This record gives sequence, structure tokens and C-alpha cells, in this order.
Amino acid sequence: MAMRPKSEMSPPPSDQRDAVIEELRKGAQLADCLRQQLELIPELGRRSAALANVSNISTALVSSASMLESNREQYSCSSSDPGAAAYAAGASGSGGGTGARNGAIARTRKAKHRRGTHGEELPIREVLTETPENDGFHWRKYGEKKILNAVFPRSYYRCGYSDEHRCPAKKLVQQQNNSDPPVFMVTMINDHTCSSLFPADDQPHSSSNSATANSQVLDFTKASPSSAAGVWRLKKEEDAGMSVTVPSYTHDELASYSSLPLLSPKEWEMEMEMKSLFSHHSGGGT
DNA sequence: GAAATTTGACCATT
DNA sequence: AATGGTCAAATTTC
Repeated sequence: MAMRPKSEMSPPPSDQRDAVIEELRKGAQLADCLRQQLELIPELGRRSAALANVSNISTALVSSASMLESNREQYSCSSSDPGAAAYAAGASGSGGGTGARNGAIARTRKAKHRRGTHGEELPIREVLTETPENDGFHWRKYGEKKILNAVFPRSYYRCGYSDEHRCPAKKLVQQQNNSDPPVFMVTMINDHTCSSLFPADDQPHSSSNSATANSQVLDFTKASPSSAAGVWRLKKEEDAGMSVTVPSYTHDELASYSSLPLLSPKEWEMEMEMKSLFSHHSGGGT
């Protein structure tokens, strides 16, 4: 909803932008180191909560770097530098080489012109990320399509509450390459309206705890067992004997282990409010 | 049994 | 006509 005057912002010089990207990448690497250190925490509760937080930090950093790279792609596209665009789109050439590069560029351009049923321009946001599943929303897959000149199929998700709350948010996820970890192009279409509905009215049929009532949970732990991008990383790191970026604990478990878990800022505020309310009454029920 | 995913068919757009 | 996006029945998983 909030229309940021992004288009009015002049791009930083590319040197500076590259430096920022570099710093963000370093931050992500450091977060990874930190994660390894956190593995050593003996207490399961603290460890898993800390791991989850580090994972979020890492995701935020990688996403930010990707966004900057996307911007670079836009600017360099307009100034005729397809090489940079291909780089920004994650086309590292590892995917089989059957014209994936061209596909990535063409697709990116096309996504900018996506339209709704009435021909109106839809709000589109494209992000390159290694963790397409880790955006805190509940998505439901409704299709998958092999895309021309693309090595990997594109997956189509809609908000898990698109029915209940008429939330128009959709998300297209397409793996860009086969690197380790793989990079995914995530195209977000429309904003979530469901998230603004949750604080107002609890879902009547939901179980009584607030974490499930608010749907912005990382429930990709139970996502598709075969091809959903969300599980890719889990499976892979499991194979490698590593511990997991997004641990396979449920949101509730994490929430009970620690008070610092996977809440969106909005949820976090609510939780805090709830807690202060309860501490006001502190044991004085009715 | 319910819920989520898969997958081929169908539809709209270019 | 080709391609991308969505639907919906079948299948799978919990």
C-alpha cells in the first residue's frame, strides 16, 4: 500500500552500490559463521531460537543485496548492459546453458508489465533470494509451469488465506541456477491484505494460541515433500549433515522455547502488548 | 479424512 | 500459434 517514492530516488553510484552489496554479503557470511557457533549452545530451546533469528538476519541481508542487484539490473538494462542484467538475474551459466540467460532477461522485463483482470497494473516486486520460503507468510501452491528457455520450472503460489480473507497476494518462484545454495527469483504480486486483518479479529476456528491465530508463520516446514522450494534447503543440508537454516520446529515450539521467535514486527508488538496486559493482571484472573 | 501438492487441461494474452 | 497463468481432479502426506 505504502507507495514509496522509490522511482524518485536517484541510484547510488554503482561503485557505492557494489560496496553495499559486498557488505551485505559479508554480513550474511558472518551470520553463517555465527550460526555455526550457535550450534554449540547445549540448550535446545535457546539454540533453536537463536538459530531462527540468525536465519532471519541472514535472509534479510541476502534479500537486501538481491534487491540492490535488481536495481542495478534495471539501471543497467536501460543503459544497455545485458551482462550485468544476466548477473543480477542469477544466470551463472551453470544451469545447462540452453539459453537460460536470454530467458532470464526477457522474463524480468515482462514481469514489470503484469496486469490484473481489468488491465490495471499490478504491484510487482522481484527479489532474488536463496530462501524463497522464508518470508513469513503462509503460501499455497496452485501451479507449476515449465517456462520457455528456463532450466527450472516456475512455481505459482497464492496466499494461504486468499479464500478466507480474499487476500490477493501471489508469489512466483523460479530457481535461477544450480549453485550452492541455489538462487531463486521470487516475484511478489499484490500486497497481503490478510496481515492487516489478523490483528482486528481472531479467527474463530483457530486453536487458542496467538501464534497460530496469526498466520504469518513459517510453516514451510510442512511444505511439499518433493519439489517445493521451501524444502530444498532443508533436505540438502540434512544430506550434508549440517544443521538447518530454518529448523524444523514448529512456530509454536519455538515460541515456547523462547520469547524471541519468528514474529513479524506487527506480531511482535501484539505479543508485547499481550504480555504487558497479562503482567498488569499478574495472577489476578477476574 | 483433511489438507496440501502435483499435473495436465484449459483459457487469456501477446 | 505460442506462451504464461490458473483451474481442478488425482494423488500424496500427515
